[in-house]
Amino acid sequence: MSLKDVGKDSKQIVERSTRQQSSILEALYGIDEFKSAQEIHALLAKKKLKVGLATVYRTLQKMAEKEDIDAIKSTEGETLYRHCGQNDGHHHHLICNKCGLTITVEGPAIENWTEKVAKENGFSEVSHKVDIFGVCKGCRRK
Amino acid sequence: MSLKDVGKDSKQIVERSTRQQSSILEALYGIDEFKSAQEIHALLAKKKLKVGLATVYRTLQKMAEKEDIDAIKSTEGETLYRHCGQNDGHHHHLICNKCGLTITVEGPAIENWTEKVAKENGFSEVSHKVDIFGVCKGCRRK
DNA sequence: ATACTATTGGGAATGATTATCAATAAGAAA
DNA sequence: TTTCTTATTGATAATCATTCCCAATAGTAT
Ligand SMILES: [Mn+2]
Ligand SMILES: [Mn+2]
Ligand SMILES: [Zn+2]
Ligand SMILES: [Zn+2]
Repeated sequence: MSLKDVGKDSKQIVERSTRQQSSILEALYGIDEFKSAQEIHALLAKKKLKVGLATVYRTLQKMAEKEDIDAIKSTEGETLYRHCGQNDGHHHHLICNKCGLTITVEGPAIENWTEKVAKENGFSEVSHKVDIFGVCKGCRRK
Repeated sequence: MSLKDVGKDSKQIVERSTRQQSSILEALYGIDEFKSAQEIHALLAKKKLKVGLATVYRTLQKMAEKEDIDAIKSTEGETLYRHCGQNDGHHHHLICNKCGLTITVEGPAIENWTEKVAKENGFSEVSHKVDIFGVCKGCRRK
């Protein structure tokens, strides 16, 4: 096959793995709280891992799209990311306003409720967002 | 009482009512979808009501704090406001992704669930955020 | 009317996120 | 290994919503 004939056939590479991506993913392990792209960027810098800020942003949102990691918006509007490993499927969060400690929670109760409410009102293709904020036991005793 | 003696006693005025504030509040009536500060500012401009953008921002967040109006964050991170009149107390939303139509919903089911989950995990001072997104009946038949 | 000061508004400043685009480096093919 | 294609990176500029600044304006008590 000559070079000219390559065309579409050579488009077999879909994605490439890079040290930047591994660094970012690794950083997410070992943390049990949501972090912003900026915070993760700083975290990597502290570990002497040079990764461009733009790359951190791009990589995190790509991972979130693939649902490899979880993303939420802080009350200030920032996007925060976290690896919620243990619980791979659909779940919600219980987040400490003081220290950021996050616990994943789930239960048929809200799932059923949201489904029922949506149906009653003629909505389809529904999704929902349920997050609980508060102060964890550890932070309370301070 | 002389001027010098006025001191703290003269601090009786707590808030003042202005045409800007009324304009903004009025604009919120007659709309049944969440709007951003910018959108409301444009809306007022269209009605020939001159109100500074900064004032729109300030007023809306002040109203939201007082819970005179409701505020949520769009998926893009913008703060959106709406007057959810009929239902004055705590409630949640069922929002159409296509047209923005919003229906307020409530129920002890989630209230109890979130309360229970928080307590089980030792959290206090809890609040929660529950919103359901989907496609309304009207938008589906298009 | 006068005094006091809450409120306004135009524009600068902020800060997170996105867009650019040339340089770099996976990975397939030779 | 060397070459080649192009996905990915990263420094920097550009966006854009929101906040800050502060002099000018305008409610309200007296
Ligand atoms: Mn759920
Ligand atoms: Mn509730
Ligand atoms: Zn805590
Ligand atoms: Zn609709």
